[in-house]
Amino acid sequence: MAVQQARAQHRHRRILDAAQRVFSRSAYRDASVDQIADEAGTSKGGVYFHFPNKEAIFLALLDRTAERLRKKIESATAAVEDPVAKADTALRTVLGTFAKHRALARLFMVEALGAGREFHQRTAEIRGQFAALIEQHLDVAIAQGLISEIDTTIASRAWFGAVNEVVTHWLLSDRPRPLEDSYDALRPLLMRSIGTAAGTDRRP
Amino acid sequence: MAVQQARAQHRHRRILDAAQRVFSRSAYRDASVDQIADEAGTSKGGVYFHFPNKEAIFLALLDRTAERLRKKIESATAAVEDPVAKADTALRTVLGTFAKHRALARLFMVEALGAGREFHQRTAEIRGQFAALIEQHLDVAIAQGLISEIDTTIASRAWFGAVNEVVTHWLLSDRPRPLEDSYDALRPLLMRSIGTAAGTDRRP
Amino acid sequence: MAVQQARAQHRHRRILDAAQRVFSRSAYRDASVDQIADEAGTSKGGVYFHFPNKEAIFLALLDRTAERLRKKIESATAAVEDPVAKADTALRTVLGTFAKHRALARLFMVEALGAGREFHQRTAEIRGQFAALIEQHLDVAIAQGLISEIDTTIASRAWFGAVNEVVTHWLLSDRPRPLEDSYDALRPLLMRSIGTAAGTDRRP
Amino acid sequence: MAVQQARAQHRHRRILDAAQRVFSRSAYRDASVDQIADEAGTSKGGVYFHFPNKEAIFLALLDRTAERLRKKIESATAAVEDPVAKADTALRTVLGTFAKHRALARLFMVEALGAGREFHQRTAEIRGQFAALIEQHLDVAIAQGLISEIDTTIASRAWFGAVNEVVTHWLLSDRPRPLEDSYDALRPLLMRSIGTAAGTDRRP
DNA sequence: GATGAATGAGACTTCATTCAT
DNA sequence: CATGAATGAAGTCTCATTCAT
Repeated sequence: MAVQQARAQHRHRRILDAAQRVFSRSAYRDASVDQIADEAGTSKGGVYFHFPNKEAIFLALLDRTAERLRKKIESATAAVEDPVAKADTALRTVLGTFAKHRALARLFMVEALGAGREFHQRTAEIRGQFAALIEQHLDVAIAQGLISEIDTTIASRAWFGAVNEVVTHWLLSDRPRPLEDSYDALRPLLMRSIGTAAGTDRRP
Repeated sequence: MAVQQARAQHRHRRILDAAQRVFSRSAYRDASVDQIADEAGTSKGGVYFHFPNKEAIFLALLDRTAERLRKKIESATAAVEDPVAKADTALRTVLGTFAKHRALARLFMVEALGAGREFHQRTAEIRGQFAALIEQHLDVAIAQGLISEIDTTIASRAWFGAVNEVVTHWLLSDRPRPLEDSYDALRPLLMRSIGTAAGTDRRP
Repeated sequence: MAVQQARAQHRHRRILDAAQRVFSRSAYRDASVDQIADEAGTSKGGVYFHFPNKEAIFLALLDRTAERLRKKIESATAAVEDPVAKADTALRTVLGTFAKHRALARLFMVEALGAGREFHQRTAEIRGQFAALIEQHLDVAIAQGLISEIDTTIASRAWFGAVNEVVTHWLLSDRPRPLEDSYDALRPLLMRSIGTAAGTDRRP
Repeated sequence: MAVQQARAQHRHRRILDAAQRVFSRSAYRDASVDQIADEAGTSKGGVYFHFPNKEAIFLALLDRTAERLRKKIESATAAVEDPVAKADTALRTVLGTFAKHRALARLFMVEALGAGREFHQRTAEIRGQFAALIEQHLDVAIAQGLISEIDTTIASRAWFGAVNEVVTHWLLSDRPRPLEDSYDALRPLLMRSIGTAAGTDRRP
């Protein structure tokens, strides 16, 4: 019985893995359930046993990806003390992950949009979660008097957007330079924007 | 003859107007040529007389929209002297336009993505053009010693991304607050990020 | 599993049978996949599950028909000794088959043409195979000194063409007389053309 | 007034000329009225002023082509005395014309088929006319005791078919050898088939 | 649990034909 | 006479989803 459950979970994951590869290659509407089934080494019927429809696959994949990224960020920021450095680390983690997994970045930043109203809600939620991750650190920073009193909701959103745009540009350009280089130029801008002394190096 | 040409041009525009409405409602792949034809008050064949295919409609619409926005920005910034204020005005114009035409914003910021690799090239180009619009002002500002020496390519991209994210959030949220309010909070951040004295009010 | 496969094969054949009827009725471009699906008692999607596109259906049908005819000819000529009589038998078989299945003849002789360059290659091949079937017998006949030394490639092609034209006329005329009658008049001409004594009856 | 009539006739011919080029390139169903209009340097409406529909264009073209070929044959055979040589000359003329105008041959032998029942009637008629042209000479030859008593209807049809097949093969092969060479090999066969002494040279 | 054949709605696109100018 | 914009029916093909085995 337990064996069967484990097997089912395994299948579930295999399908999600396949979906990640397929959705990274083609946009939501261009990806077909057949492709996912093939890539997962199962049949169309098999996919439909584990997921009620195509949308559910995409949403589950989005959640799983967000969850993993969140965990990565949390473990990366755990060891850091300074709240501004924490926020910095969070952004750097996002960027570093995308730099390593370009397909994943495409899925997360580009594909999730433009696929019908239903997805937007979820996409907005996830983006909000990441912004919140940054926001909480900025709030602490203000409380500790490290930075000036700013609208941290807007600030974190702006930060996320700035990083987002840099990543997107990197995604859409044909022969991109290393993503990390861009962050080195971006970082002082972000720091200054919240009123940190420009020269202060707050890297962990 | 001239009458016919004029009528054709009129029809051409009507189709583009219709396409704008339809693409604002549904993503590229979800929008059908039938819908566009209906909305334009013509037949499917009529649409195909004016455009070779669906993609061409979308691209033409994208170009027209970008062109209009660019003109608006240029005329808005023409009267402004200070380069930093020029950049500020440019962003404010983008934001203001989107605030008034929510559907247009959706088209421009969200729909253009996630519709197949072919679109990305053009989308990237257009985004680049807008970033360049800001970049040139920042370059002047540096030359005039108004702001610190920064990587203006990255800075303009970051600014655009920050605004972008704020707009997108506004687009995806169900009951959004006025977009302009957000900009008031965002503006000091942007200013500070490029090394302008925080207190300096550079509004035109 | 085996049951499903058998059913699939059955459906495959049913579609081909339906296609034969439809293509016999209308030319390639005038025949629609919808008609084939209806005639096969299935859906459009069902047809496309078994064949990648319309062209493949036609080509498969052409191949099947040619294959069947070839087998018939081979089994008919197997029992015949004299090579000239063999060639004669081959032609008579073609003619007899067409006489019984008028629609099939139409498909084979008329429809295959005029449907785009892609088909010509295959059509030419098949025609060539049938001419070759005759040619080999004529070659043997020459080797045995039964007929004069002629260009057997041209001769077999000419024979095939002569029969072809007689069949086509029969196909295109509204109230045709029995096709076999025509062959009785045609046969001596063909015999004489290769230098066989006119009076010699070489019927098997 | 007369000028207008002449101009109309001129247009009519230009359209037919254009149609000949277009139908030589593509099969009937693949050729569009737009292409014909473009090629004729006029508009779609212009074409429809001169012809009621697409089918009429094709039929008119077929008739004109047949008429021209018939005239060529008649003037070629006029100078020849011997009836067998006349028949030979007729076939040679057909073959020579096709050899020079490959596109025309395609139109006449291949395209005319496979384009719906309506065309078959006319095609059959035209083929019959050409066979009749040969038949009449063979009839005279029999009356003069030059050849054996054969079914000249079948014989002429067989001859036409034999030539037809040789031409068709030449049309469908990618790198064909000169068509006339084939006729040199074909001619003795045809001669012998009607009982002419093989050695007798009846060339005009 | 899994398979894959089958469905059927719907997508894009083409084009013969009409008709106001 | 000629133009070319417009129509609308029809065609090929795709694919999410279902279901008998």
